[in-house]
Amino acid sequence: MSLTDLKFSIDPNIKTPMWLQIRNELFDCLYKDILRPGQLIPNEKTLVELFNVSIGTIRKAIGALEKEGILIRKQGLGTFVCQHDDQSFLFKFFHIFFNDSDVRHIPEVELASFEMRKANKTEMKLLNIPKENDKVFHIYNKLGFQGKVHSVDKIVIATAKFPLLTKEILVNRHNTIYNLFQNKFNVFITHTSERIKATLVDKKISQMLGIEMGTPILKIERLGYTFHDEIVELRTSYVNTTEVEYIRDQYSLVGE
Amino acid sequence: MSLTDLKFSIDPNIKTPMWLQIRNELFDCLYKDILRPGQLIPNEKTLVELFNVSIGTIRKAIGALEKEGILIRKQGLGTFVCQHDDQSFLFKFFHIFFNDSDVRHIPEVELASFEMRKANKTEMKLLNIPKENDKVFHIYNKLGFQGKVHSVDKIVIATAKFPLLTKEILVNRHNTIYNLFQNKFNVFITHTSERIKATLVDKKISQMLGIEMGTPILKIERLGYTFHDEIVELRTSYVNTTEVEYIRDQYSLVGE
DNA sequence: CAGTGGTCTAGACCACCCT
DNA sequence: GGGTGGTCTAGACCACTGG
Repeated sequence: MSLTDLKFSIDPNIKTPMWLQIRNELFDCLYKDILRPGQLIPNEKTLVELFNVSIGTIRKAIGALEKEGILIRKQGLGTFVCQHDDQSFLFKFFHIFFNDSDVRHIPEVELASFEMRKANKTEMKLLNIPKENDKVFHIYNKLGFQGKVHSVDKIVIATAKFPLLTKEILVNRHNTIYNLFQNKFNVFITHTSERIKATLVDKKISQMLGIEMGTPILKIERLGYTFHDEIVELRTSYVNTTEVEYIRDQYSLVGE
Repeated sequence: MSLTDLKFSIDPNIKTPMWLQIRNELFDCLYKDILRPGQLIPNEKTLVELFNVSIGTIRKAIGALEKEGILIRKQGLGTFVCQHDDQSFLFKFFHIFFNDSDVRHIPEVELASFEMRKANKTEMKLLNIPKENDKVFHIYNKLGFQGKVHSVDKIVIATAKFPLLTKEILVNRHNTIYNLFQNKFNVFITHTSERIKATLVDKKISQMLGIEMGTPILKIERLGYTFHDEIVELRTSYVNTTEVEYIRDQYSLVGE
């Protein structure tokens, strides 16, 4: 099914501006899997005919989706659907830096454990897990650099959303886990929400981090969202901030 | 000095697009204090004559500044320079929420101490302090809600940038401290950068927070920037995350 | 080279806000 | 009603990309 096979009718008489209607139609195509990450969308002239509006209106719609990080325009090439392969996405959701350094590092990731479980109450609720299939994957990753582990991530995802995920698939990926979600399971993480607390490390995590019990660490609880604000990942990160820090730059942008 | 008194010449032949040249000219006016926070800028038609371009080009320039959070358009009213009074700015740089709650609260702020000191080496360097005037203000604030203190902020600013600041001015403000910076000292905080660690609270801060020594807390080191990436504020926040959390939402926006 | 998006124009009409 | 920004049009020309 291709975009150009569809029929769209944009109504100039309703309150919603035509460019927003077009933006929403395109957005829906992404959700309905007619457009996929990385894909080239039809050029502006084609879209003009498809939606029967002027090119300026098309450009405004595409501009909005570009601002949202959903499309990316490349002059001379075309307009593409964004994907987690892109360089800019690599560090979008990774906020750990070395102390007093502006150098980002790609963390070494080691799978510590992988198992299937019955979802608990919180997991059922947050991940909106169906009763017929109430299993979840629990994944523990160790993150570090030059052999030194600085973080442990606990990831919980529904088997319903990630069918046939295996330990091997996880270990053999050659990119971020969000790239795997996107390419193998067609789950695109659009945004995340994190809550950070300071705690004393417990026995289990201290062993994984290789530090003494009772050391202060960051506990970061992340919700990973996909389209329509659906939560698809629960992640808890435990960070030993002896040698790394959690970083955030905040602009007085309307955005964020 | 008003914007309309100036003469601008936009060059259509150079590589930089005209809309970007106009954006930069307007941005410079802000920096040069010809435009001030809250001020109404000339309407689009006037700008068309001032810059001698078509209205679409003006709109593109203003649109860019709006995206950056520098201007705000209000239909039927005009286009204004953003300021820290605006509702959206209130929580832009305040990231503390109650546990498991989406409700933001306006913190109760109590000045704990205010003094002038000689700047140390780090402060000299980061705040780019001149040798002739190497004094800084050290401000300690206690932040809380319903009488319970959850954070202590240590703020360091150069006396050169904030001349004649007194304890009274600080205490009697009726808005955020960034609003005070903007209105009394013409220093507009454009963005901040934060580095977060987990530590055990020391004696001094534990007393201010009213908790036992050795409790794990967040230590957040913030740099406050103004135009041209000039650092004007050093802030260290100590947060007791027993009842509150540090929150961050991250969209796969290009921006942040 | 042909095809793409990027810039720019010179209008028209609409929706909103204040007086 | 008079002024503001918001939407939309129908073009023209430029700059970049790949083959």
